[in-house]
Amino acid sequence: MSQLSEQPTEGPVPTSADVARLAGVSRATVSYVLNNNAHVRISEPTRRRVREAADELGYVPHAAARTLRAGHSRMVLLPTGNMPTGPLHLRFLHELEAGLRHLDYTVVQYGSLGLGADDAARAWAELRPAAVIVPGSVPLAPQGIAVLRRSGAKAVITLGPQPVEGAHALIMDQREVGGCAVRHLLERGRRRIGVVMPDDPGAAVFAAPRLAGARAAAMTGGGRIEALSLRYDEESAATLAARWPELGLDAVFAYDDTYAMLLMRALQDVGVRVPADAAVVGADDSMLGRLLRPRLSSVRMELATAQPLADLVDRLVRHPRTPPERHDLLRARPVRRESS
Amino acid sequence: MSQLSEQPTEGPVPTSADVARLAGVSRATVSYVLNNNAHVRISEPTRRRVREAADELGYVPHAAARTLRAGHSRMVLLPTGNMPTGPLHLRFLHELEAGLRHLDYTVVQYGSLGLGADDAARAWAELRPAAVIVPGSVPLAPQGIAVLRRSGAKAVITLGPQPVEGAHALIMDQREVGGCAVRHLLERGRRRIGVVMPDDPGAAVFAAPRLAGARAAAMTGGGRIEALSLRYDEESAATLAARWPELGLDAVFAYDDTYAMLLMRALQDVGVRVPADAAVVGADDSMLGRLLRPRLSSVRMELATAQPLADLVDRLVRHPRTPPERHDLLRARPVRRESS
DNA sequence: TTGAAAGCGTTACCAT
DNA sequence: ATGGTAACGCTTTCAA
Repeated sequence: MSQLSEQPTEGPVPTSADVARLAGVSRATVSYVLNNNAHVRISEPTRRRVREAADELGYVPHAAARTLRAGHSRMVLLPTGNMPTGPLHLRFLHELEAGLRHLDYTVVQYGSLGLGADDAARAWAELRPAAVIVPGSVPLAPQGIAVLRRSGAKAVITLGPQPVEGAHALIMDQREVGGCAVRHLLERGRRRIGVVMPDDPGAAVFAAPRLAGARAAAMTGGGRIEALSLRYDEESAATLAARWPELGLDAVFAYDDTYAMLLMRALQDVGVRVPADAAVVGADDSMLGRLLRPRLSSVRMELATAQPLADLVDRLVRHPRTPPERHDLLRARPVRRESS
Repeated sequence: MSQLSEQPTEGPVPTSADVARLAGVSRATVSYVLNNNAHVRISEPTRRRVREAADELGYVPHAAARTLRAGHSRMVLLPTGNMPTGPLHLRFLHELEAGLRHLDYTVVQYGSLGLGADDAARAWAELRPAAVIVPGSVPLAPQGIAVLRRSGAKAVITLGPQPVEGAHALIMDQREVGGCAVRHLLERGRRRIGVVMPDDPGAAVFAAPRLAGARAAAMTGGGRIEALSLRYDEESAATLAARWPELGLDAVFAYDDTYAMLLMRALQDVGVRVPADAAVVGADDSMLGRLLRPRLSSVRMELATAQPLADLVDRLVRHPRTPPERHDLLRARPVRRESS
């Protein structure tokens, strides 16, 4: 219990000099003690006095000053835009954060929605992060990478469906998802396969590669792919469902489980039978799918564990000249239920 | 186009001194030009030379150095733990970020999952933020508030269901949600009302106040409330559904739409009719509810627009001694469909 | 074992 | 109109 807790109001912020004064030692000694500097031996009583003084004043070191002096920070910057918000990605993010924190990095997310690629890169660079991990949903031009590197970032890493020239890449290859869904449908004997393309700029980053993967799989397996634009509302779904007979399709990969639910309901409402007239496959393998009737077939995605990636980031920070690496994080496999 | 773009590799980070040297002026002049300092008149040719030099070097100012010099940062820190991930909260967050950015703050999220209240506050304080906005899902003790204030934070603001002593509070009063649902059910003639309590630590922050609000509404309106623990899986839902007859309830507020879907499916699977035997109300008014059969009644939540809150934060930063304020952000209103 | 001092990048004050 | 200089808080080398 500090007796100073009654004056948490205005006042100068305590510095290491204040701690030194109170403990009756020099600032250097304070630094040695508080950082457990192994290269110097400080007597136990002194250490105690310093720690007590720091406690009493509520001293907290000033990260900016430390960074300035050290010439580099230990901040890992994670720009965020329209991140996927599913539990899979969320858990991955938390794991990555925890892993990096464990390696003594300060992980910080920077909301970059609405910033252009150049402004954003500049804003990130001002913070002089040791590393930047840029999700695919956030614009990043090669020029941005250059700005970051010139500002001292030891590693620039992209995280998303596609790599960006000049940066390391943690790849979540969404083509796998589309490919997986289509191969599954081909196996089930379907040939004329629709692929839902959400009419939503946030989903576009994922939708395009999923479609590409679907196309590739169809090419190999002898199917035909038709892209189907769909907004996330009942009206749009009803319109699409009404067109179903004339489309001449026998299956649809619905982008994800939520779009699948939307579309399946609309299909059923106009009398299209699932899966008899239309096999439906979603993606995410969410609880949702298990609760629908018929139960929704889906594509289950698995992300690599994040700890090795935290180690990877650390390695790249310590060896900044490592040539760009690619790491595949995403695995997809079909989960058949009743809708296909 | 800078011709230096071919060497984005290692090398010293350009400083304002480098810009000054290249432009043939002093560091002070560089600072004046780049910050558009109005208190000093610089000739147009000089300005151009400085800007060109900065461009050519890819100079980006060093936020830490600026902070150190200024004695305060313009960083707003937003610790994150288990935030709600719904579109409502997400949009609110993005709006708040954009609003603060517009006021020239640097908004940064700090993943604090797994940190204790004290460690977390300390970690935040090291960054010397101008303001900290702490969601209810992140632990914050009064002691943490003191640490932050002593480290120079001009404003400590909580954002969540309940206020914390000594901090400003942006309140999303979840009691309103439970109350709204129960009042709706009472109006529909139901009296014995179950309230789903998710068996999930992440949801606990919201579940408890929703239950409290439900209880209060029942007290006023002459109903009986029964808390029903439920895990987010089919087994748990089936167990609860099997017990339904013996519970003697005629309605249930299911915490949110996803739990409502889970429970409704389980009830229907054991032959409990919705809404005849059990009225069901969710919350969030998501697309989900419109797609279920019967269509799910829900509680629609509306959050205040974030721009005024950005202004509020700015005001608190500029007047740090303002006594703690409370602001209510959440409004709830029932959306009746077919399940109640 | 401890202290004095320099220097990180920036800006504001005071000269010129 | 522009330049020199000191200071912000911290760490580290060198000296005592």
